[in-house]
Amino acid sequence: MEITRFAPSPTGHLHIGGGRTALFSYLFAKANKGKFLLRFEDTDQDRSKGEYVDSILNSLHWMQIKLDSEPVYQSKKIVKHKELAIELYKKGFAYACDCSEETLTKMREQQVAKKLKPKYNGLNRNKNIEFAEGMVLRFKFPLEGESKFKDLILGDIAINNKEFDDFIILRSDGSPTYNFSAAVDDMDMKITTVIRGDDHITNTLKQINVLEALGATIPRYAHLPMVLAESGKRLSKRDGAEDILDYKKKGYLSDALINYLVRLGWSYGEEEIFSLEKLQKIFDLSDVNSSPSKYSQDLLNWYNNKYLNFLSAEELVIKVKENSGVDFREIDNGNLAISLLAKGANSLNQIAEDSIYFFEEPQIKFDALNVDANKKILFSEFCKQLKKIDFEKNSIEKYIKEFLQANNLKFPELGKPLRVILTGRENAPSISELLFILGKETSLKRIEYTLDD
RNA sequence: GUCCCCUUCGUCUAGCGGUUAGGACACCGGGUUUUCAUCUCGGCAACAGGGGUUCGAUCCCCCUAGGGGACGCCA
Repeated sequence: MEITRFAPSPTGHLHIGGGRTALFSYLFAKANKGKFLLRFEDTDQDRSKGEYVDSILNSLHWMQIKLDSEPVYQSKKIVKHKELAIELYKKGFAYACDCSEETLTKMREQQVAKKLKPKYNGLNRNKNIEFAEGMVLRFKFPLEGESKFKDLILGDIAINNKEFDDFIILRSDGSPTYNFSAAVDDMDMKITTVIRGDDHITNTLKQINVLEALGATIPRYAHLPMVLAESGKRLSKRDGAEDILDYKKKGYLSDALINYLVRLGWSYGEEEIFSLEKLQKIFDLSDVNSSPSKYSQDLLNWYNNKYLNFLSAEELVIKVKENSGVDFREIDNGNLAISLLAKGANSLNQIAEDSIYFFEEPQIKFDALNVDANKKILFSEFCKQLKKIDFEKNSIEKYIKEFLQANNLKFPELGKPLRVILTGRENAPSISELLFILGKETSLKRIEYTLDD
């Protein structure tokens, strides 16, 4: 059975890139009827925070990503990992090193000056220093040959072992380092496929060597190409990509975000719309693109608009209320109003923002209309006749049409000012729809307010 | 600097040796009872460059260029 995992470090909120990684990992597990696990890599005592653990959990929950067992906290396994590191040392896969920070810094500076890749030069590798508290343990990385693996997305990847150094697996304070702990935990959790960003490729090679020293089976690996900001640079808030929960706050639907995110790198023929349910059946790593992609706010908005319109009026009412407090149940024809607004909206928030004129009188005076004063009589006439008609959609449309003809007017001459009178703004849904939803009484009230001196 | 990954319309992508290189977003234009709305129809627009391999390269190989990433007692 496939077992995947998402392994964030709780040093910040779940970012859109991390969300995508989690999603891909989750979908791969589900499509293979496997399990998806979560592991917090919280061994950095200074930077890891409980609030971020909660925030990440909330983000995953909102994204409808369910865990198949309780999250694993790496910090709780520090002692065990330390023991294992010492075991590797005893078996000769690691050695003790007492180089000071100054020594290491100087070493690096010299290497950089010589335009070499900065790395530990193996000074203590063959000194057989006996390990004592306060020393670090370094992994004896193979000196010759190359390390390689077959990536599920990128294909064969091989790097000469000379490119690696004897990285530290146990710090001088006795705590294990990332590359060691991650490898051990993947082994312990029986992870079959590791899915993560391609910035981990070199880590993968290190971890594979650790796993081999440990005598563990090597999982398969899939490295996802990065998501870049719209600018093409590394993703950052500045470029519009934010934390997952910010999208929730701004009124994005998780289904829309999921659909958008999954299409960042993954595709399925020419289909664009996928339900989570379907993704859980058809997702496959072989359909993941090997090149990096850029975040696109436009595309996300398009998806959100789509999903907004997949919802029923009742569902929209509930979601808008939850999200911004605006309650369409308070107004007449609330369901019609919210559906109308959803047609052109990119978010729940936008629906709420655009809805003001359904809740409050725009109170537009004729002078503010920027229309010839002599047109006023025309509006009076329009208003007078409007009173008499049956307030049904068809009859409203018919009446407007006839009124325009009778007075030899073009639609904008009546429509533009009328839209402002009715809504207080120039961009709003169609006039007849508005009149109908607002109702005869309210519509007339607004027009009369405008005409009244 | 060294090493690794990547390169099809502006963007997300389809393509897996022979296609008028397809779709979607964005954009532009037309239509709709003439909104910077909706809906609808249509249009613009790409194989980074150079070498090979091959009867034939978007597709396979190499080089160059460009972009991204990794080089911590962070994860």
